Amino acid sequence: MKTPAQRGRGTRGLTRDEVLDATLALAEDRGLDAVSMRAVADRLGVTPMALYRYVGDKQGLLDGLVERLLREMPDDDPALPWQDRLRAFGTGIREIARRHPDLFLLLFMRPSVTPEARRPRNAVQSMLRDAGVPEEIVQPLQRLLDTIGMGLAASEANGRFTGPSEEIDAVYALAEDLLLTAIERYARS
Amino acid sequence: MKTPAQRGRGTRGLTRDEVLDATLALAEDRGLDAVSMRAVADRLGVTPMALYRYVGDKQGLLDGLVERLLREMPDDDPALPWQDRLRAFGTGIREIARRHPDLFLLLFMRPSVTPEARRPRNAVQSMLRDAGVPEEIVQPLQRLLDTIGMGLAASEANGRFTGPSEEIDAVYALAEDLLLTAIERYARS
DNA sequence: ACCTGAACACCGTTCAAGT
DNA sequence: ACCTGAACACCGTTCAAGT
Repeated sequence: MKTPAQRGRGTRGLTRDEVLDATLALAEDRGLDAVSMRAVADRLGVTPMALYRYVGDKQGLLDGLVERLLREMPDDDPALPWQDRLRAFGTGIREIARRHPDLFLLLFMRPSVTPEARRPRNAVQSMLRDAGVPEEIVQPLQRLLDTIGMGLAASEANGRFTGPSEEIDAVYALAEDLLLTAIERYARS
Repeated sequence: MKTPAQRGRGTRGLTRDEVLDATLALAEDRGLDAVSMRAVADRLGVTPMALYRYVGDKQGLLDGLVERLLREMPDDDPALPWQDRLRAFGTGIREIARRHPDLFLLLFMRPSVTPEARRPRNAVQSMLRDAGVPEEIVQPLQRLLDTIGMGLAASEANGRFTGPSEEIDAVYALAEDLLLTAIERYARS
């Protein structure tokens, strides 16, 4: 099936953003397994080797996808009560998982140590401090919170949570209850 | 590099277990990326197509690996206090992640709906019931507990948790505290 | 029933070359 | 600086054939 191939993109200046846009689009309508250097290059009307300048290699391409996913996290609003900010964090991560079910699993495959990964992490730490959590447990609690949020979203995305969606909502509600209670308890002490 | 190839395995009867043993061994000393139908077949001195009878396809091979991982979970001992059983569950899952850092990530890629996956799930539900948790929240709490255990172990395995191991221990300790407290609270009500 | 052999349609990446 | 073309060493899987 040799596609018509959208040739002649006029300007030959490719950008990293264009490459990642094409990758995301490809992943969205043909699945993560269909993401290959060659397929992405095809979509851009370019040779596979042209991508290497912008993403390094295949792993770099996937890391770029993770970066994009994290960028979809809503901004933290420090003016709100910390309880609302915590809930916004949860629904934000859940919506990303629902938008990109199989891409989301990449978040567990790579450390995601990019600067973009620091934004949600800092947001969580800031809301914990505002809640009054003592400094020595801010980091472990933030890590636990991140893990729970990502873990629940990933479980929903990969189909580990079967059954009606109310049953899945119940797990999120339980997590929220657990975390709010624990934070209040640590803040008091 | 054409290896000598261990030919003549005498009996030509291959088994699913042998296939998975070879896969696990390959993954262990050359990484998950090195796991291919062809490489596994080579290790068994057999043609790639011979594997299809036992594992279906590549995805089936990986699902078999997940099954093997879950089988490493220690048996639940219903005679112990539920708090100890909960801790055993946590350390069990953590040890698997440390033994097979990159294999562990497979647990988030596939639903793992095999019968072997039901064993740890049932163990957790049984300890929650013994703790006195009301029936309607046994399932959501079990799911949350599984997710936290697997999420923490995966985070450690993929390098998302950096820093000294005491910092990682602190996250596990916090999770344990949260869960024990919550279970007691739900059991009372 | 169980395994082989050849073939098909793909991969990621290197390297040298073009402009 | 940015991109191409050809080549290398791989993939998973189908299909027909062997025993």
